[in-house]
Amino acid sequence: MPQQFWKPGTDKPRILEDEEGGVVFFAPSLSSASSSSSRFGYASIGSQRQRLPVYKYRTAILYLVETHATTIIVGETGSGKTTQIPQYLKEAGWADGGRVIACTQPRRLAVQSVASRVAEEMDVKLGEEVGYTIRFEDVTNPAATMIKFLTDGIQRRRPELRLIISSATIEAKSMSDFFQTSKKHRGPEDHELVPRKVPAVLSVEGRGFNVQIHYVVEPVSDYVQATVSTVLSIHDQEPAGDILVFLTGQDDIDAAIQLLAEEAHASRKISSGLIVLPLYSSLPRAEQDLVFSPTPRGKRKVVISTNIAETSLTLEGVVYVVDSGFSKQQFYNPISDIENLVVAPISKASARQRAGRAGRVRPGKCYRLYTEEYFVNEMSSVGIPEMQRSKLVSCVIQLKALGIDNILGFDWPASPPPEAMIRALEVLYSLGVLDDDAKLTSPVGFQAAEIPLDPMISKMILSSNQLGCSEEIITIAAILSIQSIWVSGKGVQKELDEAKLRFAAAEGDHVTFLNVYKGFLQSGKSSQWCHKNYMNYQAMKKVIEIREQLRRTALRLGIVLRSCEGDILAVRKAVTAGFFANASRLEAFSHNGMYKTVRGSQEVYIHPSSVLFSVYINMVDVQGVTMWKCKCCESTKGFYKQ
DNA sequence: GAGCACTGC
Repeated sequence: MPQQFWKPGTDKPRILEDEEGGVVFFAPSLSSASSSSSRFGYASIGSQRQRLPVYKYRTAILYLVETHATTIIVGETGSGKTTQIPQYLKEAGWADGGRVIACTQPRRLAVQSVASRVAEEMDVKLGEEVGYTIRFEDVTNPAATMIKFLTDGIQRRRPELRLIISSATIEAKSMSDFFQTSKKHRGPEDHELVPRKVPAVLSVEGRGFNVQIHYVVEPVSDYVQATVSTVLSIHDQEPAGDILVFLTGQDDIDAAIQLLAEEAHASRKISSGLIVLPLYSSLPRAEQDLVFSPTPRGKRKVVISTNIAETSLTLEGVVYVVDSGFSKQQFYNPISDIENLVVAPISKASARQRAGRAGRVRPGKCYRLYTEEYFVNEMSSVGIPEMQRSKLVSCVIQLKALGIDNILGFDWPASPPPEAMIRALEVLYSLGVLDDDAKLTSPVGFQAAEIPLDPMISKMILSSNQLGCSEEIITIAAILSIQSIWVSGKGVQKELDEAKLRFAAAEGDHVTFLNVYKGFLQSGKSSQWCHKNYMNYQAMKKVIEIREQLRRTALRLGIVLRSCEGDILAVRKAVTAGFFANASRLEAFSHNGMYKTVRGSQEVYIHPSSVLFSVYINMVDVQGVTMWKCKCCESTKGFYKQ
């Protein structure tokens, strides 16, 4: 057992029973707040740590963790829950005897920055007592690390394990119900040494300032137009402070910026002093960084952003938030096996998170472009869980690798649609990853589970071994794992298309990627070369990094790293071994390039980002060699460039 | 003529 920090009968925190949910709440025990700081030698940072809202709950948190298998902590941004709770646990002895306090974070960047922060607060070297592990980096020392931050990992089921879930937006009640009724927690009840199965729930206030919410009186028909009007009226009537606008995607954002420029120009009085900046993930790094530059005196910054500013990055200086009420969300249709991005209404949890972004520096205002009636009566309290709108192949393979065989009977916090589950099992079976009994096959299934990629890509890599083209396939896999190797196409569409043509191979995008990678290496991994060819240099560096990681994984799995030296047929065979389920046939007499999938006769089209989109559509025979002929000129393109 | 945001041994 860990070192006792609380002795029954001495300084017991006050317990409040929540009437509705029956979950246990603890009021802050203020008397204990001042007692423990001197025991730990972080004097310089100590007082700073004590000012965090979570500090008041230190004793309560430690008590809950000791007496409950699961503790759920709801705390807003800035409460200090992420940086402080692991330290409280360490101080209370939870990392003694070789144990490790593991703290998972949903983002790689968050893992790195939180780990550095905690190491700094504890005055230790990062990678020793405090470390972190993410996909491409392991900054820990197994002999010394007591607090370890990591991206979504896996923890074993053990009676002495304590699970702490902390979130700003979590729906504590449903999460609590899950852990209470979960089959995983069946076992002896109420033994003295056994922690309570009922999860404890604790709310910690944030450090944010009050945000005044404004709703529109009538529903708006055009949220881009409404956004622009709202921004201009804030600028006209409200005191200094930056504005953060939430729209759905690049199209919306570009349209809003243009409209804003036009309307601001029309009324010159208010046009001065506005710095309007877009923000979305595919924006080049240099342009993204502009949003972090301090606003010059007398100016007002307007950042028009996607959801990226809701959770992934934080802008200081924002006092006004304009919330369109929409975001783009991915949906998966298991019947057609197609993933779609659709503009959908956000949840109340999202709306609150967005509003909170206005209260980081001082009291702020949030302008919601929907009615209060809509917020109260129609907006759903939480969004549809990701599990219910995703492909499940990766998830199923991970569960199988954990030894959970009865996937259909698994108790999910949110059950995915049965069709999606069946589809995933079907695909994994066809890939040879699962056998007739839906168990992982040996070696393919176990090997595929070791590769952190979509199983279709994993299978492609595994197949490349016998085909003698693992070096090429690993390059392709690395490029498929990043969003895009090209620069964002808006405004330079023609130039980008021309650049793509310099590398285009008639075999399609995979082989084109090999041409690109070869060119990048030949340029000496030059950033100028990337710039000249409309390629994203940051993305190419990432490709090199992922490629190295995949090579190490492949070696561990016994794959021989070998180049096929231009035998592109081998590469195509490997790609097919992974992606045959997507095979499609061009419809006879199709005038618009419609294909139908072999498996389900699902209508599909070549994506506009593909090198095979529209440009090279006509196959011609030139002296026995099949060439692709350009639709708009007489040029032809050969196959893979030797 | 299209690209919300993320992750994984």
